[in-house]
Amino acid sequence: MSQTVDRALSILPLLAQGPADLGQVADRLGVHKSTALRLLRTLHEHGLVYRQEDQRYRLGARLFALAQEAVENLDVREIAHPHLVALNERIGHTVHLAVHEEGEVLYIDKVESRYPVRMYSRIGKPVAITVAAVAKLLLADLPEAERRAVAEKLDYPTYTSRSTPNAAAFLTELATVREQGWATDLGGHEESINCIGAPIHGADGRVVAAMSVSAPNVVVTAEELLTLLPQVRRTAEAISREYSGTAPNTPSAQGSSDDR
Amino acid sequence: MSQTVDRALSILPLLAQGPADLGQVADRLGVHKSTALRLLRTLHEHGLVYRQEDQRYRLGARLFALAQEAVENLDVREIAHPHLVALNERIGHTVHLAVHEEGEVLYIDKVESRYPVRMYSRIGKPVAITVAAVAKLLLADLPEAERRAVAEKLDYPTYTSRSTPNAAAFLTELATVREQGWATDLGGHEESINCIGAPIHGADGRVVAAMSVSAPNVVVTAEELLTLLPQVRRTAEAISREYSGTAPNTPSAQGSSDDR
DNA sequence: AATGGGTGTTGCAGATGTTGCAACGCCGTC
DNA sequence: GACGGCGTTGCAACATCTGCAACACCCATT
Repeated sequence: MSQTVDRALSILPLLAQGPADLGQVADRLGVHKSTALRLLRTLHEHGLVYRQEDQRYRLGARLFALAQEAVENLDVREIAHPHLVALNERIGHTVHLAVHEEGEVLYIDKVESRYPVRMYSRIGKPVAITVAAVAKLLLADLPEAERRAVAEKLDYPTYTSRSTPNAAAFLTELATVREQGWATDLGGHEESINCIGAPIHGADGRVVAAMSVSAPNVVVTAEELLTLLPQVRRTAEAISREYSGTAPNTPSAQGSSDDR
Repeated sequence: MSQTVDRALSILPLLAQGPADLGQVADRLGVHKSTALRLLRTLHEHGLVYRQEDQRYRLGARLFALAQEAVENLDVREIAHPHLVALNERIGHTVHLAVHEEGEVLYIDKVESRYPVRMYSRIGKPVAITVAAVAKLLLADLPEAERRAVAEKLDYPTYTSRSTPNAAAFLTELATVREQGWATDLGGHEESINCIGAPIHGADGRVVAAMSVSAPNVVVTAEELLTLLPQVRRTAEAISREYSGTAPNTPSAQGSSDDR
């Protein structure tokens, strides 16, 4: 809508791929060098872009700070985190939390081997939307029309032989997930990794986030992983209750949570 | 420099403080509502801003994705290399760069007496994790629980009489390193070789790499080597600044590195 | 030393894009 | 049912942005 801003913002994803010099930026933006220079300068003044010693441009520190604040302001994450940690301590495997935003599904928290991480590993990264358990959960909650529209627009990469092959299969899978209230990814993204996931509901019943537990084949088989499903679902429900305010909101005594 | 972009970018820190509606944004920007609307729309299209259910605006999830992608594409070695060369040219001794990965500490760069070396000597090889200065620096940054777990699992080979003897001694050493912000290896790996090292920090404060300077006893004594510590630390700090994108606010002529 | 190609930078006139206004549609409240 | 608040749209006036061309600078080359 605003050409200047549009151009300026287009520089960011471009620089995310790696440092670039003025000429490269101008070229890939399709504008004159002087124009690119002014845009970069403005971005620089706001700290979103950093100029390294070889004069090339990179994303700057303020962007990281903003990203940090943005994630911290997501209150689902804040509420869910202790539950995720508790679950992780019991079952040991990696636990993820994800949300759906603007056509993407992003991991916003991760607990791995009793090692809570910020801005690390996959947090912030879009997930493989056609196969991930959390993605299925989040998309399954969309109104049917939108669900179909989204499914049609997606690509269906064949990560493994068990990846979702096409829109029809995906919609069928979503219907299943919607009905049963949980989801799996059994080797659909990486051959040797299985996931099980459950949805987190808001006060109005809509799915606001999804969580999953992942483990490699060599540690537990898919069947064994599925035996953990009740625990995962109970955790998701506990988070839902607290998030939607239906919970005994005892702000202290968090030990009373029933996500055992 | 560019008014439109400047205004648009000013919205981001504003929203970082919490969600705001159109009127608030317009007011705090000092522009007309319609102007603010257009800017917000542009930010929205780029995913930097998200519109929540009550129509208020928040920071968007793409911010993470960007920050995430940027850190992944950041190459410490590339950034550090010129600094290491500069330091080497001043002090002459061998300079190493190392990272922590999958339970190992690996040298990823080395500069030896005006001999910029890649794929040579120990680059890529695991270091003696219980004694090397860089290993101490990298392990000292781990959360306490993991630090202890790692220390318990290691072997403590007696390379020399001054090698770290056991887990308890190692943890004590790590605590010291953590506190003082630098590390040494005085004859712990090879009787006649001393090292001093300093950590390189990322934008989130965590230690992403470590560098060290090594010299044989016959060239400089341990005491003499320690006099170089300030230079080493300054170099590490300069690399940290550049790596984390902490821009000198002076838009122009910030001279250059202060790792002198 | 001098030349040349490669950068990034500046000033400027033209015109494109942006601005603020005023009016409209919408929704909840009084 | 009218009011007030809020977001949205179309438009004309204007300020801002654009691309050009020339310049400054650094480095490698001759």
